[in-house]
Amino acid sequence: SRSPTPMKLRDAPSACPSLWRCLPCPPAELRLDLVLSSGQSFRWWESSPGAWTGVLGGRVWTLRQDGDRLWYTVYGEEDEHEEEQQGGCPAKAAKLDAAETDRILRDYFQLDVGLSALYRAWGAADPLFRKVANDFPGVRVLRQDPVECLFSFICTSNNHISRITAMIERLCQAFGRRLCCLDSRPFHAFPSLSALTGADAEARLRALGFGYRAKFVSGSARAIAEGLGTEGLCQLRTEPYAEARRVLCALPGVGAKVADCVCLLSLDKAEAVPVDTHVWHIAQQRYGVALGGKSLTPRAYQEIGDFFRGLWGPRAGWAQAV
DNA sequence: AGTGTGCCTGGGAT
DNA sequence: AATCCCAGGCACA
Ligand SMILES: [Mg+2]
Ligand SMILES: [Mg+2]
Repeated sequence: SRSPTPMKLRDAPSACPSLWRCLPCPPAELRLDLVLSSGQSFRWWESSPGAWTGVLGGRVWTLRQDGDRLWYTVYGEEDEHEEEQQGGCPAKAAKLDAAETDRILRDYFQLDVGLSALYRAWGAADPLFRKVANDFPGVRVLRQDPVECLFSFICTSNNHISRITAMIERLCQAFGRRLCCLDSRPFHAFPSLSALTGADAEARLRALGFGYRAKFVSGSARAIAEGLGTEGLCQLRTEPYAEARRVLCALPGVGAKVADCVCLLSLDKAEAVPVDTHVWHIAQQRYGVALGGKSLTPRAYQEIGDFFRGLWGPRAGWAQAV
C-alpha cells in the first residue's frame, strides 16, 4: 500500500522542528558545503541553498549547517514490506532511533577526528598549506561505504565530473533499491554488489552510457563476489594500507589512483594520497618536487605520495583533500 | 620493469 | 556547423 500523500523535501528545521535533530559542529571542524561538493562523494545534491540531500546508510537525509550546529532530517522509506533484499545482508530497516542516526552521521563525517589541531600541524609544517587553509576551512575526509566508493571511483578515470555524477545517478536508478520519492523525485540506494553481478550487467551499463567502464564495473563486481565478498572488502579497513591497495589494484578498472581514493575515502587509510594530473603538476610547480619525465609514471606516483607523507605526516591524505 | 598508446562519452573550445 | 580536444586513469603491448 503506497503512502497517500507524497513526501516533500525538507528545507530547514524551522518549518517542522520535530523532524530535525542536530549535532554540535563548528565550521572549523566541518564545512558542509565544501565537503559535499568536493568530489569525494557524488551523491549529495544542494536541494535548496544550504540544504544538502542525499543517501547515506540506506536512508535519504537532508543536512544543513547553521553556525555551530549540523542539522539533519531522515526521510521515511516507502513500501518497506514489499522490498526483497537480494544480497546477503538482510538490512531489515527498522525505524532508526535518534541515537543511531546521530552515530551514522558522526561516523560518516568522522567527527571524532579533531580537524583544527590537524590544520595547525599541517600549517606549521607547510607554508603553502597555510595559504590554502585560510580559504578552505573545515574540509575533512568522509568515511564512505566501500562498495559505493569503489564503484564510484572506477567511473572517474579519464572522465569529467559532470558525466561521472550523471553516470552514478543512472547506476543507482537502474540497479539500486528505490528508497522514497521527494517532490516526485525518486531516490535510490547505491546498488549492492550482487545487483551488479548479473549476466546482463555489462550490457545494461553500456546502455546507460558507461562506455568501456561497463566492463570494469561488472568485472570488479564479479571478482569481489567470487573472492573476498562485500564483507572481505569492508575487512580491508583493518588491513594495512599496502595490503588494501594491493587487493584493490588487482581489480579491473582499478589502478594506483582509484585504489588510493578508495583507501582514503572508505577504508580508513588516512595516509593514502591519490595523485592525479593536477596534484602531479602542483607537486612539481609549487613544491618543487624534482621528477623527470613528462608523464605520471608509477615511480613518480610513488615519489609524490612519499613526498606529501613526509611533509604532512600520517594523515597526508586528509591534508591533500584541503 | 619501465614507457607509449588507444579508449566510451559528451561538454566546451575552435 | 562540424570537428577537435580532453578529462579525477587504466589496461594492454
Ligand atoms: Mg588523462
Ligand atoms: Mg587493476
